[in-house]
Amino acid sequence: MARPREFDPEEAMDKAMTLFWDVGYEEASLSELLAAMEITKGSFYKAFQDKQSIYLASLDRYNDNVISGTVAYLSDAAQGTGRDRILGLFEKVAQAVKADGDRLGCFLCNALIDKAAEGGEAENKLQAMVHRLENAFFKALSDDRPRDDAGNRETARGVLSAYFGLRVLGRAGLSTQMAADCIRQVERLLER
Amino acid sequence: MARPREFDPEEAMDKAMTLFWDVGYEEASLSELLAAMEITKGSFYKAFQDKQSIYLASLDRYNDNVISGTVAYLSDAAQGTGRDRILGLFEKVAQAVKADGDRLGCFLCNALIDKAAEGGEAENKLQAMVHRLENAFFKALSDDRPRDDAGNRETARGVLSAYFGLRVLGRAGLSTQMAADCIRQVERLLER
DNA sequence: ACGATTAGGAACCGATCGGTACAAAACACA
DNA sequence: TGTGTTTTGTACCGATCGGTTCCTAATCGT
Repeated sequence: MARPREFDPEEAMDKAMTLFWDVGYEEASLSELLAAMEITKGSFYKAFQDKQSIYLASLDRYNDNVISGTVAYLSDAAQGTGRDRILGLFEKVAQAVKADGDRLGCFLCNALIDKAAEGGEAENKLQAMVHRLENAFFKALSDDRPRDDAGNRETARGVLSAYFGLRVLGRAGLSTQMAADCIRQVERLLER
Repeated sequence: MARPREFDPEEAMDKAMTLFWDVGYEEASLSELLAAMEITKGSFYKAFQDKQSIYLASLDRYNDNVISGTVAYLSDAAQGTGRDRILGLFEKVAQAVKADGDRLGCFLCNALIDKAAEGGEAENKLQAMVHRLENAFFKALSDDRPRDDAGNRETARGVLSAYFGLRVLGRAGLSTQMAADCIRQVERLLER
């Protein structure tokens, strides 16, 4: 061993992820990245390969931390019925939109729109995350109504698109009332 | 008068709009813009002020052409009931996603995610477009059920978020089946 | 105490960014 | 056929882009 690094790579990655999350790939310049991560170029290129690969790593990190958390919440029976959990998630999203002045939204949703993803490795990662979310909704629905696979799959997809829709509207700065209305409509999807 | 211009400003604007639509503000470099518009720098800066203002003009153009078309379709009684028109719109979106290899999606939706919009004039334009869409859904619903303003407003917002959700999933490259499932869920929102 | 080894930081790289200046080219009008 | 006016293309601008080089600073094992 020799000189130890002066920064926490995990922390730095988190800062990088948040910046990509906030402004997307292109808009996050290397200098902004360095400022956010509080390291200099030397350390950056030593610890991470380049901008592209730290972006991919950020996607993985989001998958491992945020998406996994959401999936866990959706399948946590302690949170109530499947319906309760799904509505709870939407409630949390609405809260986040209301509280979060910066309107981060959902990294997955943002990255899907961000053209930087297209074609390469990123696209596969994103599609995998979309499927994880869809399946999490599906399983939550199946907990309540175990025998209706076809119906639950359909509903899961409807809920998924409502989820992304709410995220988009969040970036538009939707009102509390509008968020509440959107959630009421999700409730109707869960009815029957 | 003197030397006439050799390009059609309307056509050039259309090309610019399509590029912004496709890749967003930052990712559309000036040289890509010039290539797409098939003009050179001199003409560009003479005819349009700068990159920022042609972007704003692109948003206006999208509003005037595409959004207006959508709004007109949603309020065209010749297309059937309000329900028919809304489902028809979703059907068209699904078709576009299936056909369109480039997966343009919806400029409004993309721009909402694109951080370039934030804070300035663009944000107002985007919010105005969101409201136009919401109101168009609302009116279509009101044609079928004239007395339920509160319910229609709520449903309109749910449909709006489903619309954006479908657009996001479109960028993710959703399957025909998935699009069909999403639309079936919109049908359920329109029920009752 | 002393190499070996690694991190940190600054100088530097060519390329490209958005934007300007200006001269040559192409028209209208006289 | 000038002459004035506008468009067009090109050369150029400083700034910044992502990335590399390389020297110095710091800490290890011995």
